Amino acid sequence: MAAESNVILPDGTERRVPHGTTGGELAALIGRRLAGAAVAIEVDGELRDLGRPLHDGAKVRIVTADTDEGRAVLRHSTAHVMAQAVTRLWPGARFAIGPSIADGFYYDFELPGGRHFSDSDLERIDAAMREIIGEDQPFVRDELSVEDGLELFARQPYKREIIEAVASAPDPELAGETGIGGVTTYRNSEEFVDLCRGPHVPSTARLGHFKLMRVAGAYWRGDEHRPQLQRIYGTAWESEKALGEHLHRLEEAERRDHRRLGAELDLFSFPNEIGSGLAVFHPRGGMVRKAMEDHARRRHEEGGYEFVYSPHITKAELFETSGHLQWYAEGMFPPMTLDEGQQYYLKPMNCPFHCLIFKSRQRSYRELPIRMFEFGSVYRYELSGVVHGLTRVRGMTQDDAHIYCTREQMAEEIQSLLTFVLDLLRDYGLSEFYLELSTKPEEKSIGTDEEWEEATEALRRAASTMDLELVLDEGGGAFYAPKISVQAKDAIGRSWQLSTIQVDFMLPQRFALEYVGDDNARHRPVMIHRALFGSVERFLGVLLEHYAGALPTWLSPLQVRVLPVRDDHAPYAEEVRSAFADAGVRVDLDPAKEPLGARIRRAKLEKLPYVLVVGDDDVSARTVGVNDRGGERPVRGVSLDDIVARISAEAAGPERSGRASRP
RNA sequence: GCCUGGGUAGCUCAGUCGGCAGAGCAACGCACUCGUAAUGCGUAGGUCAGGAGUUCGAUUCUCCUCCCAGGCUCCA
Repeated sequence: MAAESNVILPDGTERRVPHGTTGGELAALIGRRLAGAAVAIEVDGELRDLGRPLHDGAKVRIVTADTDEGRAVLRHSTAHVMAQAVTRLWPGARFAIGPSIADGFYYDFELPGGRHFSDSDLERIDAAMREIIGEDQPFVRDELSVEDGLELFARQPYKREIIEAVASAPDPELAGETGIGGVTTYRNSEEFVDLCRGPHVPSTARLGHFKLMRVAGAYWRGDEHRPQLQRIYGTAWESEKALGEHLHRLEEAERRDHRRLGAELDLFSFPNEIGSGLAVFHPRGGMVRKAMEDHARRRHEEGGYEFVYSPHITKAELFETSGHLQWYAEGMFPPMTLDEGQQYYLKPMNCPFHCLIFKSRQRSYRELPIRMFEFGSVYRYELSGVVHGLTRVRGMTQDDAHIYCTREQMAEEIQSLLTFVLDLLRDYGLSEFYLELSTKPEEKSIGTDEEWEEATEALRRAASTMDLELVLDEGGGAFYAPKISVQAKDAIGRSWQLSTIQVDFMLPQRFALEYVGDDNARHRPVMIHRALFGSVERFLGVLLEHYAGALPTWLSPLQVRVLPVRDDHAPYAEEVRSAFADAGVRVDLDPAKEPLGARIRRAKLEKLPYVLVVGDDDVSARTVGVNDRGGERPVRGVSLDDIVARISAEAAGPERSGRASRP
């Protein structure tokens, strides 16, 4: 047995260490600071505890707490401490799973006697956790056989289920909880041992920068037919500073919450009298919508779309034909029965209507592709627990279009559509995107595998030419079609699913759509579904959060406010106001009833793009003092003509697109 | 739909161990006429989400319903 081993460091250099040296000891040999920051070690590509000895020839990398991997270890270990705290406070509690997640961790519990956590329990759990951390308990790893594991967790049915599930069919999601091929456990003390693959920090003393966030219900293994467990979410970081920064980011997100901004800026509301998930748009919100819709209409006109309209209700038969009643009846408002038993439904989708427009007369290949666009209002019965501001509603307006084309045209259509989508989203100031390809769902689907394969391939090929990251969403498609969705990142790095593009062979079949080809035979068209905003309401919500309410000038409900310094400046202020109004700018005037500072403050809170102050100097020189939203200090003495020209250009919105308009 | 928490003036929130309901901002009125983020004074504003129960008495305690938030499930 050699007295020394070789380990290979990430930069390729080898280091001789005494045989049996552990990861933690290696870190200490390299440097004190590294040893202090280390939480785990990667050995030959696998994360391990610092306490495990290194073998000869091991390729190693010390994992420090301030990396994503390191934080995951901290969080997972903190979840164990939370579980231990819960056993202290509720002996006999059962444990399910407790993984690290983005920004934190959670652990699912079942308390004895069907008891539930309340918010105030979080404080007690927090206190018990800090005690355990203060006790400097080691995380001691052990490997057991499946039989011994089942024995050890005899009183933990969820743990036994995990062990049995992984033993029979390795499930990557659960394997993280137990290890593959056997059972690994971590013991902190006689009081607490948990099933876990690891790795963990060497001791609980290594933890402490955490905060328990909230209590929630969560179904065991995500299945609403299984027991509902009590989940506690927490966040944990490598330092008090990092924790503080995270909490600050949460506050920032709250400040940008579109529901708060919607009320503060008087854009929209959700009156209880109307019902959950049903918004009304106030004049200012209505103006923003109008600006969005006008712009979208212009772009679609340039893009060769034709405008169609369809009613909000229809006989049941239409959705029987489309298949929606079969698949989504639960998500639709219940029918109203009229005219001797005829059932009518509020529409959850626009596509069947567009199919009927296609079918209204015989179609020739010469007409294709036909691109029908509609701002279609749809109604979906969302469960009461899921409605959320403008992003998840029961009534919304889709910027919906359906393209009917030949199979040969399909690839090029998708390709140009993707360009069209991204150009449009860029008009709204979004610039970071990735694409997601959702494939055939395992359970709910219609059509043959060949058709699904062809449609999916067409989407995949188009997506791969876009020079954007493409993520696979296995089984995430709709029952009738695969889809590409465009995900956009907002100003604080959150991703939103916006546009979707679906290639659909099924609905043309169900509606028996046909066109006459150049061979004088009848053919079935392909249908492409697409919505770019998703819904106008939701997209407005996303934009509000992206811009923190400070919408670009062209989208702002009010673009300019004129403030006379004193009453006797009012005539000139009115002249300034009407100069902007004549130039098509949305402008108002706040008279000198209050001190200037108060009026400036109010305009700032309303997030107006431009506040123009006019006083003695301006009246004589025909100038204004310009206070723009981004600027630190006002600019005095700007010529009226110049500022009207500048702001009206900005207010007109994105340039007309350079793309050739299509027939 | 399920779990946890919540609903007091238009908004943000105090408060009531069961005994006439409070503040700031906003609104309205009067005065102030002012050069870049809050002028002063005054007035009005509430079925304490709704209903039932316990009680001499309920905004407060109990139950039910509605709504909201955060999760879970769902999301064509």
